[in-house]
Amino acid sequence: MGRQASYERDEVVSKAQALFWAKGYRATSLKDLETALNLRPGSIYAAFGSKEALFAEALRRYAGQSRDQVRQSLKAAKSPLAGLAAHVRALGCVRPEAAPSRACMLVKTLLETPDDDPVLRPQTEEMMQGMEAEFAAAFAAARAAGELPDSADPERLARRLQAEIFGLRAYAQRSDAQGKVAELAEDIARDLEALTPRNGDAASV
Amino acid sequence: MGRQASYERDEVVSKAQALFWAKGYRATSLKDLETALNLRPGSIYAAFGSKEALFAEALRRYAGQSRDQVRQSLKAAKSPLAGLAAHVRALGCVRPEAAPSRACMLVKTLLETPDDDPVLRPQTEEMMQGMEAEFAAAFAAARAAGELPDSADPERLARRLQAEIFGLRAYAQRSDAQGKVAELAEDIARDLEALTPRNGDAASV
DNA sequence: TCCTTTTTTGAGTGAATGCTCAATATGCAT
DNA sequence: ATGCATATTGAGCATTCACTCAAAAAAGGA
Repeated sequence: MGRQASYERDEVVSKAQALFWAKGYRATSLKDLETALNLRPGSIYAAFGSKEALFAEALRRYAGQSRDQVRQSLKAAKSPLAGLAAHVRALGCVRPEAAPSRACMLVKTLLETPDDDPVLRPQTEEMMQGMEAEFAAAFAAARAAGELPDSADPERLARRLQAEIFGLRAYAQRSDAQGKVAELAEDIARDLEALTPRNGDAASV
Repeated sequence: MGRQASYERDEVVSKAQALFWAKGYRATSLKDLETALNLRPGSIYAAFGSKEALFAEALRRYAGQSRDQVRQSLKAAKSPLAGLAAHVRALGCVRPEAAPSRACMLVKTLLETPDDDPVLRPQTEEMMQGMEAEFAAAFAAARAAGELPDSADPERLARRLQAEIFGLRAYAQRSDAQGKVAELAEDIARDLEALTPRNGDAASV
């Protein structure tokens, strides 16, 4: 009964995600959204309630996709550490025109959100914790598999990796970073792989 | 001749810097500035021309201070690498209430600026390049002093360090990062120090 | 076909935005 | 003191902001 919506909700959220990711929350106006989503303000508010709620849903979508990408890298790789390294290398190869932004949407949101924001800030930090937990689980698996020494601290390594990825992707936002991002990612990936202790004594390059 | 301004320009820019650093460019309104600077809009526009120009001047001030801090760390340390490590450790110890924001103002600006912004974007990237060059010079000095192998690439190391600092400080913006930031900085600093080749063969911890 | 239910429309809301400018106030040189 | 040059004031400008709501449109069930 009743009229059915003329759009697919997920498609709308996807478009909103792209816009918000590219421009940021504040810089994206409702006019921008109306155009990109091809919806009139009334429809947007009927479906999502507020600009903030639509952003929250878009951000949730983004975080889900990011987490899925990490899991996929891990699944496709021969070992947990190799999977994490592959993930980092993949981030270094994103072509600028392929994504709405080279920077991480979570970081962009974290940095543009007031410390006392009651909605967006907790949500953003929770999603970051989720990603960090994903990394920590991978490091723990690596340790269990003998890829890391028993003394390794998965949570500390996860924190470090997340910070490195934050940095890599913030750096990638520079328009003068074109060729250098892949090198940067390679450096990070190599350091990850170097966490595995050698059989013999150290024999560097 | 003529009336003299009732304020000190540098003091005004300093206050503007604190506000912009904390809230970001877009989120800082002219009302906010009028209050913080204790100036009426006419005075602000007479002195700076536009909100954007005032922000640009505040950002320049910020970048100058950042560069000075690095130089001071380098000068106070026994060696270039030790100086860089000390700088990183200092960043990890910034108390949240001591600064307007835990994140880097340059990164915040980079991430909130449209790719095609004709004013703020080039200025931000140029200042980032300046910092990177500062790091590169330190790494080059380290290599010359035998702290780094001859094969080390100062510019690549500088890029990596800058990305790590970007990441460290973005991570530090999380309100749930309280105690962990110092650990993170310590990890980064140790990796810096580990770039120096040992005399004997490798004998890890 | 008509009725009910839901969606869509888009002009319009009050508030906030960055900014202007004529009027006024103030300091310096004479 | 007087005149000039500059600084300060603050009401108010046009525009944009996120958002609302009554009316119209469209789908399914009877």
